[in-house]
Amino acid sequence: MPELPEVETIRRGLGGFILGKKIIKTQIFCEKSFIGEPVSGKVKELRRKGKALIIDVDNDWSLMIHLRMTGQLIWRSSGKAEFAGGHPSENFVAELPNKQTRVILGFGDGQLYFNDQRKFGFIKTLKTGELAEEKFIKKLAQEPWEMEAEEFFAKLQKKKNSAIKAVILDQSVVAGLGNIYADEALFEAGIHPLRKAGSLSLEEATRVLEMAKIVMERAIKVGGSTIQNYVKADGTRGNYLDLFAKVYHREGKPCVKCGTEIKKIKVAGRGTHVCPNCQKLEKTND
DNA sequence: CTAGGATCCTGTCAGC
DNA sequence: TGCTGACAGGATCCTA
Repeated sequence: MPELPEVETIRRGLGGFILGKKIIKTQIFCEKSFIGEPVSGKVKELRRKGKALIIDVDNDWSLMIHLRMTGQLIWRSSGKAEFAGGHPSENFVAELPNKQTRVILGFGDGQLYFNDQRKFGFIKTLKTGELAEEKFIKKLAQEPWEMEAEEFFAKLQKKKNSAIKAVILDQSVVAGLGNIYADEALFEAGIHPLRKAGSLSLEEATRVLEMAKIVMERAIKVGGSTIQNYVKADGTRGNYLDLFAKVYHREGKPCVKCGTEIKKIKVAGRGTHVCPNCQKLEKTND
């Protein structure tokens, strides 16, 4: 689940709790969730590269965390969860640790829980200097904010026969988009997800890139699927998607722009939401 | 090289 | 109730 906005929200939120504090203990409950040797040291910086969160420790080691589909990070202190982000589920408020807890990083005054239902996510330790060569980081493209429209357009030509949605999900084309924001960006840009990447004009490609920025900025502003939901007194998670999603998970509901029923289709093996009127596959005469 | 599908894993939900 | 298959906010590997 967690896409760029969720990871950014975690980066900003978690910093207040762990910056300057020392990791003193690592408990691993699932071998495949932790790659490399445990590290100890003081947290120097929290960074983000695409959907990867990076924790730099003061002895030149770093922890790279990728939440993939179902990862969550929860900071707990004095027996109470104070911050949670990542995959939104009822586990935000469950007992800790629970059966989905894969790793616990112990600090002097609290613990950072890495929960992950499907075990696709991981924490990986490596020397800070080797991060740039790490496989995932190395192939990562720039984020929409850093990329010129011409460069994006050129990349679309290289994958001209693929569906535009599949292409913008490719982290080596543009970093940060996942299934939700890809659908939202294409809707805002008025581009059908099945359009061949090579069929987009420069103007259309520019619009997609621009909307990717706007959609993710909007999500960061409402805090992704994180603490706001978690701290609600009744313990429910709320539906943060309602705050900004216009097509995602809205199949059968009216389009917010034209009232046409939102359809759900399959593109590149992923559930995809589209307004058949605002996002036309075939060109029509205006 | 590209494009598409299978795959990693656990859990939930719809339909019988 | 119990079973089955489909599906899930990601990315990589394998095949053609």
